[in-house]
Amino acid sequence: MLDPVSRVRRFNRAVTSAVGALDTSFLGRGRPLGAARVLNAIGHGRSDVAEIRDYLGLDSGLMSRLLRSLEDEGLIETNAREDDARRRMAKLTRAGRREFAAYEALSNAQADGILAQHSQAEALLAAMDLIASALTRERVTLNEMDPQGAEARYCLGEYYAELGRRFKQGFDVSRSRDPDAKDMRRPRGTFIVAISDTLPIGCVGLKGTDHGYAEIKRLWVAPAARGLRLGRRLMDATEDAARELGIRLLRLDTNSALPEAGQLYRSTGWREIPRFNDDPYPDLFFEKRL
Amino acid sequence: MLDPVSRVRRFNRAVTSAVGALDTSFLGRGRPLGAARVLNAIGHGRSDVAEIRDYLGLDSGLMSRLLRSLEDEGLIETNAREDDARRRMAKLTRAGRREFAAYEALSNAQADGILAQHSQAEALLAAMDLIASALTRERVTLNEMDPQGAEARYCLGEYYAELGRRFKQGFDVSRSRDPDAKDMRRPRGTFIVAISDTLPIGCVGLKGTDHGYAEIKRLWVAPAARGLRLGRRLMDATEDAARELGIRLLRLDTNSALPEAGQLYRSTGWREIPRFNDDPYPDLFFEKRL
DNA sequence: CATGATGTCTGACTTTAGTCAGGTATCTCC
DNA sequence: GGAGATACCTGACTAAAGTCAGACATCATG
Repeated sequence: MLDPVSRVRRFNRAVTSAVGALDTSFLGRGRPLGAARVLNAIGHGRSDVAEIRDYLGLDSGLMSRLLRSLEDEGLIETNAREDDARRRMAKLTRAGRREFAAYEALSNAQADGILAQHSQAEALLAAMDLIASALTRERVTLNEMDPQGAEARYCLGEYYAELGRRFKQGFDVSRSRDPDAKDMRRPRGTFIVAISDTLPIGCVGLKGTDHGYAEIKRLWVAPAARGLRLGRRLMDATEDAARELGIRLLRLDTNSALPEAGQLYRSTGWREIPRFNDDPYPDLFFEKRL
Repeated sequence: MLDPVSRVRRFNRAVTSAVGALDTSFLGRGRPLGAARVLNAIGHGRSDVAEIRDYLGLDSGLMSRLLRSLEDEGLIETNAREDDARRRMAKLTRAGRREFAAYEALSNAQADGILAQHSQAEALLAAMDLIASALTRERVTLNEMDPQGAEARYCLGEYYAELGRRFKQGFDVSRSRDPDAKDMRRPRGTFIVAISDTLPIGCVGLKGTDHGYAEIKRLWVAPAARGLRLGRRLMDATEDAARELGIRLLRLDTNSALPEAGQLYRSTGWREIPRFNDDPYPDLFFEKRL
């Protein structure tokens, strides 16, 4: 009852029945699950028929029939794609949007129901984030994104909050050398966000300078995604981007209150060097030649 | 992407596909899922046909046919029950045990696969325990059990470990007034373990004394089960048991390093009283008249 | 513009899951 | 020992999901 595998299997049993309950509530709308799934895929923004078929793992004959049944119900309409008349696009009609909203309400109610039972919802959510990240690990994508976009701003907010918790003296961005967003856009640098199924779970910035090197800044991995070696993936991607931009020398600063970061740098070919800036927060400085 | 409901739904998507993958691997053994589920229920020790049917939510006709198909495969045999020849018992044949072991191996491999990907398996397991407890909350059973049985000993071990972490000076059972197991068995007292689908997640002892009162001891709730108001359920059950045993006065001691416990007692009718023993660990003492 | 590849659709089929109405043997209780 | 309840089984049925082959229009390419 206590070995790791039994604990995972207990977890499996628990979530299987919770997931089954959602399916049952979907059936309550009087439509087979297959059709409901297609409708929801379209509602969530997928419109290319082949893509939906692929996403849901359906045979093309079955897919075609499900689309027809949704069309007969007046919930969707399909059109040939303009650039390739063999392919079809599906979109919701007004009635379809209403029906999709009803499914969304069921999903939201189920999610709410789980949270409402629990007096420590934040702990429950953190556990769910952790598991979702672990299970979709291979589907985490690293994307170059605007350092001032919504995803980047979210990551940076979490990053600063965590520094505030971990530094004895707290952390105030305005006292740190806040890199100009321009320095983290191509061609001077870049900003990479790790996304797991819509949720940003990590980031890193590559900041161009005029001193013959570029700096790695703002490396952050969400607590829920720790243990997945995402930090290393982010660093690898940044180094690749730097090489691509013709950068030959990288530097970074960090703090000994973040031991896991220091360990990562040391184990991936970074060399400790003397202080190279006057930022008040860092006390460790590294360099790596590409 | 960041509101609680979206996070729950991201979690749902992640586990749905993981669960689906396990079903698919089960299908790889060339048997429909319905039959596989019945075989596994029997392998896990369920033998009464009506009980299995109930557990899996199957129609009696369907159940009968699934049993027949497993029998035709030579994996199970069924017999009338000795005390009631209408009812049937199913058990695995030698070939059935082999086949069951193969399914177990698939389940274990899936569980292992999830754990192996993660460099911080203990954090992942804790998150799974938390979620499994939250989802099966209404199925947590409170059972009077032997205070020296495996489940009780597990709970007490976790309890002592936690006190060790939370008391500044640590915790050494031998220095505390360790209640005699006899005092926590009927008719002098009792010991209650909360079980969630095989996993013990909380306990409490009622210890009889010869001083005109009984004591509540060893109230513990697993970290994974906090937020479910299990502490209160355990206390209610203990008070019920005490009343049943004719006990009119309850006392307990606790420590201000466990604020959530003190809060629970205060909010459920306990009154703070002066020290009534010389145990070195507690610094708070309560009493409740039933 | 002919050829082969691609994307979708249709018809014919199978498997799985599930429902429902009896039927039979057995049990409980008067 | 008979009446009614209970547990399981069987036959007949339906719905849903999925498979497969071939048809058809459209596209890319030489």
